[in-house]
Amino acid sequence: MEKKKITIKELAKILGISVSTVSKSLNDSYEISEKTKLKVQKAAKKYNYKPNRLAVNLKSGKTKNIGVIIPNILNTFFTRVLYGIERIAASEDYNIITCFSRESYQKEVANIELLSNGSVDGLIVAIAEESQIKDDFEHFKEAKADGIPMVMFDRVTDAVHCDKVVVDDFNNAFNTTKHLINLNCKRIALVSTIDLLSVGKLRTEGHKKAIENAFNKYDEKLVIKSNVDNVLQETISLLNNEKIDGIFAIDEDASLAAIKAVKIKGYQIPNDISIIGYANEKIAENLTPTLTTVNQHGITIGKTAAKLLIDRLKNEKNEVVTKIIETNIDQRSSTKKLKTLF
Amino acid sequence: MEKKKITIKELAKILGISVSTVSKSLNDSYEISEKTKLKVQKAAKKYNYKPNRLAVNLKSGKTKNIGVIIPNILNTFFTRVLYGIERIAASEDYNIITCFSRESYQKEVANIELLSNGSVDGLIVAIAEESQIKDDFEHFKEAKADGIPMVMFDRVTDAVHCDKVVVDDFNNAFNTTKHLINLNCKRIALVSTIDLLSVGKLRTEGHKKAIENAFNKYDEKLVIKSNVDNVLQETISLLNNEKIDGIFAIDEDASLAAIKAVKIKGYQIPNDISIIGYANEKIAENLTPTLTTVNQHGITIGKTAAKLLIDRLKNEKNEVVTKIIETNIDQRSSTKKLKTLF
DNA sequence: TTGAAAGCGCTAACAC
DNA sequence: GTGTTAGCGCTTTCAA
Repeated sequence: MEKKKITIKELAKILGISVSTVSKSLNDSYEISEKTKLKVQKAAKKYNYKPNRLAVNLKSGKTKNIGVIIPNILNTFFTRVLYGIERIAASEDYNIITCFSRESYQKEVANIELLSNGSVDGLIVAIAEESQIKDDFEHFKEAKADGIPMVMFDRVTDAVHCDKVVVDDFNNAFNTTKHLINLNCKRIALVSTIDLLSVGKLRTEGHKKAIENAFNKYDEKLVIKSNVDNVLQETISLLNNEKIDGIFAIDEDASLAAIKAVKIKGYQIPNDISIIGYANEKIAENLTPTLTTVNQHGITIGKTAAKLLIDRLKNEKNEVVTKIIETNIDQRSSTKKLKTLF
Repeated sequence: MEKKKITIKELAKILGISVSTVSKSLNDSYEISEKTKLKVQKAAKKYNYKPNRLAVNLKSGKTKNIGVIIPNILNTFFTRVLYGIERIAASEDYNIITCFSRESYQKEVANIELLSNGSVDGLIVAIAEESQIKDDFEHFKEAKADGIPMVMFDRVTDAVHCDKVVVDDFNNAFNTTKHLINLNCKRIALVSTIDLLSVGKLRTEGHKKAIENAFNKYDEKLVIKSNVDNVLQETISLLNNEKIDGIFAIDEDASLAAIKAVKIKGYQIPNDISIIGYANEKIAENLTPTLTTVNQHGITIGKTAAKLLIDRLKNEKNEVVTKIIETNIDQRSSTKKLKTLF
């Protein structure tokens, strides 16, 4: 039942020829006669020979593995990115080794440590929340210094000099808020549970600029910087205190909370309040009403990151690039042009 | 900038001592004097030495990697399982190498092929839909024959003799339907988009038995075996033709379609029709009304599978086990006890 | 307490 | 066309 794995050496002994002949035959070398090749390949099949990847890798100095470090696999955005990465990786015969930092600085350091021990040829990373808060990216720099190519996506930092794939969060948020303004919204709230992340800050800034551009003033009272546990309550409070006709929720939890809060207060979406949020399609399409969202194109981000990395693995190019992925607004039923009095 | 990775040999040369002394010092061997150890360890830190994992693995014959093959990472059930696996793996210092079969037989064979080349110490797998349809599991048997420990979860087969982690789909479905019956539902439909999967068949059978037990007859007309693209339309048709007061939707797509169909037909949930479905929490809680679901405990399944595998990796035990994970019904607003005329 | 050398499984330069 | 051998980076036995 438990056939042991057979090695080239054993195969050679069985066939009464040398290891190198076996190796070359298996690799279809031009040096070997067709007859021998055939004999060897037949035997290999018979004994179910498979080259030991570890040995091949050690020899070649390559692993054909890509390390991916993701803050939270339960977040569908990241799973979509992962999906994209895998599509490209698989097509180029790379395996992916996935680690989850669970937003922890410690875990992230450990992950990097582990993967840079020669387990992978390169790294694709989104920075953990805690690392962003601590503003500590030394572990990434070390990995880079060790000569491990790295591409960062979504959660990136200027502190590390490497390829990056990002969304233009500032401008997207700017445009999204402008979209709401064009719908004739006058009092637009922003709801966030990710203000500790760079992307959260950027989106908030973009929103701010759009508001200032349009109305020449920016009311901090309409901006909720909260967390998963409190966001619903805080949004309800806002609705209690202020007249609102538009909400821009800049992450999934904020979006879900915003909808709930508006319903609880008995307002109509989109007749009283238009909402644009962030959420994956399956959720957005099954909410009532369906939610107009900013589509982040996670799969595209993943594919782009993987391409970038594999490209770098293949060619020794030097210029570092930052790719910006375009987003767009997926129009659904939570937004509507308000009648304006003129 | 690009420090090359330093090896034991180089370290030895720098220090003017032998490789073996360096190796032993690094591994804190009792054979080496404290003084030398200290010297070596200091130098190792200075030159940022890290053992080459490939070499260590080749030497030890272990990889400390667990291979995971998942049919579809975009399915939240599987991402939850993956999360559970990673939690345990990380705590035991195992890396996970994740492959996606994307429900394809071909891809699954390739994945197995790849991973059983010595990349991993063991495998955790859920079978691809296509393989289940083809009823072809030879690739798993080969991997087993190669001596690679394997645990299957959720999508399993009797054809392969290995550890398994499953949910008792038959009995759960039986109990779920009974739950609907206890709510006084008399005409209960079943909606499925996974009839090609073993789990789908089991759930359908469990449902059938519950219906037969209660009513002494089973109406095939109330059973929709469809696919993602057509399920909504077929459910609407059913609602057009039959009087229904309960729906058991045995997968996420079916659940979403069932709710939509009922709403489109203008029936009230749960007043006219009670629905129990399968969906992850985030979705279930944000539907209108919130959806009563069968909770599959994906994370627990993942954790259990990982524990089983690591256990087997550590101890050379022989008996194969099948762990059954208990499910439960998460009560939400899509079900309600109907008033009964008596 | 330290070092030389073999060997994990494989490839490839170089001999024959 | 085939074989010998060195070596990838590491651990470990055995000798010094």
